[in-house]
Amino acid sequence: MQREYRTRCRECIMDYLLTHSETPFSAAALYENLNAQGYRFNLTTIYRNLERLTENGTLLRFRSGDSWVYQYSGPHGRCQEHLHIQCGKCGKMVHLEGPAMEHFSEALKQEFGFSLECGESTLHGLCRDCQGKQDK
Amino acid sequence: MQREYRTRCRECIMDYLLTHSETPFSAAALYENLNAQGYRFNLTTIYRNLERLTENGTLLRFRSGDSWVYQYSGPHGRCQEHLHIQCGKCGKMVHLEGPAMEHFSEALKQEFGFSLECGESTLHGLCRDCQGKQDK
DNA sequence: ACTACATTTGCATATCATTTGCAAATTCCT
DNA sequence: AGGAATTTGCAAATGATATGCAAATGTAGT
Repeated sequence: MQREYRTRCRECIMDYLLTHSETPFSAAALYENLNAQGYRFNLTTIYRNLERLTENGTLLRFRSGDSWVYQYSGPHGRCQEHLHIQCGKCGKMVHLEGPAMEHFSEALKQEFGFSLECGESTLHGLCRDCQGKQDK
Repeated sequence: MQREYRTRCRECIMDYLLTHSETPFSAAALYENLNAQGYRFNLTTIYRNLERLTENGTLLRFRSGDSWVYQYSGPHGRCQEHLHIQCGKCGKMVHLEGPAMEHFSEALKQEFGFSLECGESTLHGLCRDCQGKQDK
């Protein structure tokens, strides 16, 4: 068995994913967004659904400071196959794809013996826009 | 002013760092190690000292699952300047240095506009030894 | 539409890593 | 030794996330 039920909460979450596409978000942020739309789901429920979506590959999940951040991985979880880098200032996340990245992955293997797990690894840095800015 | 006092606890931690060199460890692990040696420091104190050492660059700190992991960065914090990759199975950490890495960092900048912050970014993967192994 | 049952939800409460407030202890300087 | 500045230990607070369980909801078969 082990069916999957189509519930109000799940519909809302899918809706959110489709409209916010590949922008990363936290459980709390999703909770508040739905809340602002008038949906009173319990945070626990949000967590349980995010967990399920992460397990089935719909979402990508990584650490940011001391909480998890989720990101829609597209219908076929394509985000498992490349690295991401996130801006420490504005939070923008960029998908690292292309020959330079292939080359990097190859070098890791050849030189250091490591096979990279992209889904587990997120780089941090400063994006072009934020590099000039002063404040912390 | 803002002096620094040489306390028993701090001596023990430095001792630990010097003997365990660049192996990553958690606050709890350090606590237990010292405890096993007969030192009854409070976990809070351990945390406070790890925080201080992280701030002054002696330690490197990154997330592993839902806790922080620390690593001695050498007397002059040299680990801030290159990436690390950690094996998801055995925990081994490798320092990624050399031309291939320089090249990668350059590519990030040129192609994606990101300046990498190595201290904040740890990659994950499987090391050569663990790639063959079965179990989880 | 109605039932029978599996899956989800909400709520209260637990857990776990880390932090904070504050008084007592330790360290440094003279 | 004496006194000020810094650290420590302890208890309790936090904040993110997880769990147990009864009530609510979804689904398939009638």
